[in-house]
Amino acid sequence: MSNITIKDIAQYAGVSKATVSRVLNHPQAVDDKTRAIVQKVIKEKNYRPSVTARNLSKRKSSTVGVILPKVDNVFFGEVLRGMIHVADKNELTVMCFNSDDSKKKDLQTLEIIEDHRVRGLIYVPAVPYEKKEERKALNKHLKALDAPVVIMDRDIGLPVDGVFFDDSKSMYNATKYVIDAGHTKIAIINGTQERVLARQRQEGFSRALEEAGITVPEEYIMLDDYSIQSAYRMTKNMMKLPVQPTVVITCNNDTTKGFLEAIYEGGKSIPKDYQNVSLDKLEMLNILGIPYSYIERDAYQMGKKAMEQLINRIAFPDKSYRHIIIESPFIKQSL
DNA sequence: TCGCCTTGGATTACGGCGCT
DNA sequence: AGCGCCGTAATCCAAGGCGA
Repeated sequence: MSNITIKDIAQYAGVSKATVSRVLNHPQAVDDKTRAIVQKVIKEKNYRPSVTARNLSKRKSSTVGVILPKVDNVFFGEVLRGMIHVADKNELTVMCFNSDDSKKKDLQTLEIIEDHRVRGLIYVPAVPYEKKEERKALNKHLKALDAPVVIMDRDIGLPVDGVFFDDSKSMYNATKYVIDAGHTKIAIINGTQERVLARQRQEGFSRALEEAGITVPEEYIMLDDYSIQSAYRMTKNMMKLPVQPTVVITCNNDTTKGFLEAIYEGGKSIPKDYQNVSLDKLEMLNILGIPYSYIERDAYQMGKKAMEQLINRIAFPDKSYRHIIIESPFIKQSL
């Protein structure tokens, strides 16, 4: 089943390849009659130009690379959907990779992407990229792409475009809501502090407490790797404390799940025994009608914005880089 | 083993033709 | 001479074939 090429169409229509190409790309430059014939043949033969050949000829690729840390996380699923929506409209193809949040895989993936000569890259860095040499190596890889890069979700301080949520602010707001509702025994499950996002979230949390003159016991601050398992384990420990918190703030989908698993296993529930404030909506809780409050991050929007920013950068490579900050509202269901 | 075609499919600069 | 229309040929890059 050999593919139909522009040459075939030219032959059938009795014109040259150039004319077929013009019908496709500059129709006004072709006589009405000729154009009609060519278009008819194109339709009959169901011809579509080869993207590879077009890329070769135009010296530019039409694929953009995307590296996500965890594609099985619904948050990044939504992000990807937003990206593809915008890419489709701009005749770009998304080539998506999963890094499993590993720096090693990150760098390997960047090489593969380089081999593919992509037009641009949207990149969610694995965490954490704190060491200077690591960031240097990373930057070298990004430069080697010779294509614009948009960093997403995690600001690791590189001078490139980026799209982020205002995690510090939204966590501050959420904590303030909790305090205003009269709570003082507030616990948090967050990531370890070498992670940029975890730091920002912790900062917002602490600031709100400080402003209200509230101090919480050290044991209420539970920091680990954002996984279900660690959240589960830390919650189990928390439940042994003599004085229990009234609110637990969980800083991502998985920590919310781990937290819920632990308390339900212990015969406790929300919102009866603990209130829960979650960063990100957990669809299942809404479906089950279990009241919790959450910071609603619009992941779809983030994906869209990142792709738009990349396309913009492709069009205007020389403008100075820009960071887009997306605000995320607090949805109050209990407290 | 080394350089030198050729191949794949599309785009486009350039120039030729016929006509006013 | 200038314009509209169209064809020729060069070009993009990587990989494979070929002769030296």
